[in-house]
Amino acid sequence: MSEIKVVLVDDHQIVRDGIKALLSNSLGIKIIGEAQNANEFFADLKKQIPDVVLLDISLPMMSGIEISKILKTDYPKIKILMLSMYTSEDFVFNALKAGVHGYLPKNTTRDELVLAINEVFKGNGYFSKSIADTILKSYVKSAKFGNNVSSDTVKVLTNREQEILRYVVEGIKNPTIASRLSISIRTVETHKASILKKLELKNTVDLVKFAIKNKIIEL
Amino acid sequence: MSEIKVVLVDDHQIVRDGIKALLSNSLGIKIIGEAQNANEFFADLKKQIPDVVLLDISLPMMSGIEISKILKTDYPKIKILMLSMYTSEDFVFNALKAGVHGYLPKNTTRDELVLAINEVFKGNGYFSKSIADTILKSYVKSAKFGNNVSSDTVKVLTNREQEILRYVVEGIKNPTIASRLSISIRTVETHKASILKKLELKNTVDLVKFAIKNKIIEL
DNA sequence: CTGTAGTATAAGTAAAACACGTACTTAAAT
DNA sequence: ATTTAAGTACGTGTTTTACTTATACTACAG
Repeated sequence: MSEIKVVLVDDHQIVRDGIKALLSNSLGIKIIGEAQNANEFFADLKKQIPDVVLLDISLPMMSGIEISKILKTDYPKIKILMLSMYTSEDFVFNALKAGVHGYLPKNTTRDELVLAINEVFKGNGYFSKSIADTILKSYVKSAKFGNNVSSDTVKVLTNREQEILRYVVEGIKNPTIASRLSISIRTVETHKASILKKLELKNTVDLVKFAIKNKIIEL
Repeated sequence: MSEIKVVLVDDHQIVRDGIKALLSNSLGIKIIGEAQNANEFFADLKKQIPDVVLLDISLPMMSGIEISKILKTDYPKIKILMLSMYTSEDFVFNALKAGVHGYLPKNTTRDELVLAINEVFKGNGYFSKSIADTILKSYVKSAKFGNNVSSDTVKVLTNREQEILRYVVEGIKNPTIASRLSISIRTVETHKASILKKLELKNTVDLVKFAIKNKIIEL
């Protein structure tokens, strides 16, 4: 099997040198190029195509995220291994959304870096322990709290009000509601007004958001 | 430090015996009770409170998920370690939603079981490698595909239309939008109408739902 | 038995949203 | 070069909604 061709993209000379040193005597991995920013990198891509790009997330001009998005469409075969000082959920999520294949913190070890390069080259995902932990925590959090605001709040509404609310958030207009329930439009409006007041909301838009939060309607 | 008191809940004698055997000579862990189903378990709870409950996910009468939910409200201090033959996303997600502290497949090793019991006892989460992989994959998938229908669907809208849309779904009224953007109310209305037409929606309520689905606004 | 709180009902007026038609600009398409 | 389409922008007339105020009925506590 031939060597994995890697390109380094980082705006700090020291970081690039550090990575080169780390990978200097790794069999099967060859650094065929390096770039300080997106421009240099894309220029280089016209001459040679790497298998894997080690991409810093924070770069001047164009971020690693932006670069990833472009790579996904223009060079879908290139695997992206994101390197970042940050392991916060936001960064990781955006990187994943941009389609990176792996994500490592910069304080990674030589062995993990080599392993990660090999894994993403093979088409697998690779996420370091701390990144995986971040993802896990976020997943657990969203599973636990994400949805069940509970329907206690709705209970301050009278039955009639809840009924009206259901119609309103289905997008049914007041006149239609009125004829369906055989009451005056004015009455529907009054109920709606009390609902808004009780729930401390301003308008129908808020009402829809409230209804979704409280699982009165599905998206 | 005193021993961790554990209760086993599984409807199969063999499984319970297996676990007991696995944990028989583990220092610091003591099995203080076992149950075949929810009724037995809750009856036992009135006599003694364990630190950790090893809970099978599939039980007759009441599932492990249901039991977990009750435990979370009635005995919030008890840590729940779910045991399951299934590692599919759906099971894991529902278990997490029900508030379990850890999740292990039944083919786990003695060492991992002991580790997991200790971790959840300490208040940490514990998820076996395969479960963690399941979660990771799901997270990666949702990051990649789940959410950004927006970038595609919203793009049929012109910049101006997207701008108007953002205002509308924030609950800002047309006259306000008009003055903010220094255009006529009619113009705002026209844009809104084109948005509805392009997105094949009927009214503002639908627009809000669309915006939430496509992450234009947060709940 | 009577006052009060909660609910359901409704009308009048002001404000907002909607439907429809028109017009100017720009950028492809022919 | 001219047509076509898309984006942006307004005005008029009608419908719908928001806001305010008001009445009737019920249940329940004093």
